[in-house]
Amino acid sequence: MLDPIARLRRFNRVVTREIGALDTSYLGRGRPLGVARVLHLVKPGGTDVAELRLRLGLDTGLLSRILRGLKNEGLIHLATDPADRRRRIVRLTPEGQAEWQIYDQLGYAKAQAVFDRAGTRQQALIDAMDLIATVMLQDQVEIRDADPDDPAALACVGAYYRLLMETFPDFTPDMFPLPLPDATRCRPPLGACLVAWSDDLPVGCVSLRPLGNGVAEVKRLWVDPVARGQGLARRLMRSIETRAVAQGFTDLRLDSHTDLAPAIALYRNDGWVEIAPYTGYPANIWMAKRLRPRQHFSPPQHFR
Amino acid sequence: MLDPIARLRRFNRVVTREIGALDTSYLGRGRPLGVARVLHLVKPGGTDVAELRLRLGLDTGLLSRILRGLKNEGLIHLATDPADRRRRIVRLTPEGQAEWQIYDQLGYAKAQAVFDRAGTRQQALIDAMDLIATVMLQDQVEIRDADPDDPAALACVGAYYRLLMETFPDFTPDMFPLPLPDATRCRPPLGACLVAWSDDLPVGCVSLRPLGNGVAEVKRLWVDPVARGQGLARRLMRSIETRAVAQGFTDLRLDSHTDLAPAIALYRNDGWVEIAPYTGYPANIWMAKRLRPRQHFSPPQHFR
DNA sequence: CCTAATACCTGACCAATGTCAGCTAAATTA
DNA sequence: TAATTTAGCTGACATTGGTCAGGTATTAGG
Repeated sequence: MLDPIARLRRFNRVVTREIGALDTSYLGRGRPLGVARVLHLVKPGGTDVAELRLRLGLDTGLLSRILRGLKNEGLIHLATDPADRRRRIVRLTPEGQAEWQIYDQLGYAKAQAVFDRAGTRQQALIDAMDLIATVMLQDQVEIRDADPDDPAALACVGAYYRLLMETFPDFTPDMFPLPLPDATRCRPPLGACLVAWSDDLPVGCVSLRPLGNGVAEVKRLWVDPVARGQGLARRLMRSIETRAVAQGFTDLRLDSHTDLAPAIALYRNDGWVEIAPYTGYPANIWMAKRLRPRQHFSPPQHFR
Repeated sequence: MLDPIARLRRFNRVVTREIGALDTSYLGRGRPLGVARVLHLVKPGGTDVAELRLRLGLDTGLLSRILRGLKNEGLIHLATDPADRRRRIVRLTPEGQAEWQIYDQLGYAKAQAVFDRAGTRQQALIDAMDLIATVMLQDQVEIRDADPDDPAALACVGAYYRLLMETFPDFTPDMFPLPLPDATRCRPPLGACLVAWSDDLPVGCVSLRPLGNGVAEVKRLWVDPVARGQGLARRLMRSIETRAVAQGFTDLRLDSHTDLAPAIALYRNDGWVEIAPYTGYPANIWMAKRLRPRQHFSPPQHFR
């Protein structure tokens, strides 16, 4: 049992059993598992049928049948999507919401039991789970706009500040107020705030803040340790640059610290050049990048 | 998504999908998944039916049916266990072995693909998987006798030596020869070697070595980091003490180092007392425990 | 020796799941 | 406008996995 593959298989076996047990907690409500899972996947605002099918990997026929059953039970109702009237949106009725709550609590209790067993190693267990899930989802990380005051964005920024405080012992919590005092400037149309998502876990962020005169500043680039080594920082930088172009900026700035070597290397590699100081302590390196407006070229036909 | 429970659920969702994909790699050989899993769980030396049932959590009837099917396909044959003729042992026929190999390779390839995606974080991924599997199996850790030259025992001892070298920088690899020079003395009837198993991962060990005159020495107590915090070290110590009593020893000794504080605390707590040095460098603390022969008491009837 | 428990087999049954061809309605494209 | 594609529904069917009552052979306990 020294072989990694054998260990993955052990993980496999154990987790299949255990996760199965977590799932079967949904039983005992007189409904088969598949039905319960579908019901529990309907979001408060309603979910469209295609999304359910995608997330559960079900055949149209099967899902249709399940939905019909739930409808007959009076737990959901189906409405056509006004935007595309072929599509249908599933919504919970009040009775459906009550059932949903019950399933939610059942799952919660089971999950709690798993953590209880971990004893002192809860944090380690959570980290391990995040790592595995993130590795398995790594080609599905999505970068989306976020409000600077959104909990996910704040969680990222908070983690970033914690990282800074670990790296630079003379940084103190009061240097990092949350919520952000510059939230308004980091929100469109003035600036931007992007968050990278792995499923529903935020694993990275970056913000853009106007300095005036067509110049903007890139701030708070952060990638969760569980998501490192996948080029996510680069993706975030590219995204924020594209966004800056779209918002009409012509030049970018950033300040950083030479102790953060991998970040500096990334910037240089991406065309940033060192410039004279434009901020003070604690930064010790300042960089800039000239943006080129998007070129409207028409690719030859065979490029599609 | 800051909530641990939500993160467990994410893990859940992702792993179910991914592990499902790993499993379904067993399909495509014209056999349902359950059947393939059973076939692949049969060990080269043969596996008894009860073990299959236990590991897959199947009903007797279902497993029986599956085995009948495999037998009709000519992949296995069933023999009665000579030790207990109610039990039956499943063995692969040559054709069965060929099929087994194919499944093994399919699984191997899929597993390899998972690790490939992990890139530089393979070791972290393996550690995370071990941790999760071990937490989930924590009340199922079994302590069994092992031969000191068995690969599992050597793996544990090797990990123990690595731990020592990390803790004490002046220790060098040549101080720890493998295989063990004292293997014979650590093997019954002279001594003992115990290994703790979590499923098929060895997660701890301890050895017993005779010193003569009814005295034995406890050596190489080690618990894998993924299995710490569950009282496994104590279980190993208790097991080795029971074993020492059974083998007729009346006194135990051990040498250790005060830098290994938790271990020393454990020994003290378990009735070990400090004694005068009986070995030299690198030890700096020596302890002993007087064993009380097993008491043959008959519990009152209602104790069952 | 008799009784109880254990290990496994057998056949019957059922619910859940998956698959498929064919259908309607709406949207998209040419 | 007609043809094609997309989203979803329906009914029929097969397979799978799971359960159960009842059976045999063997072992364990008193």
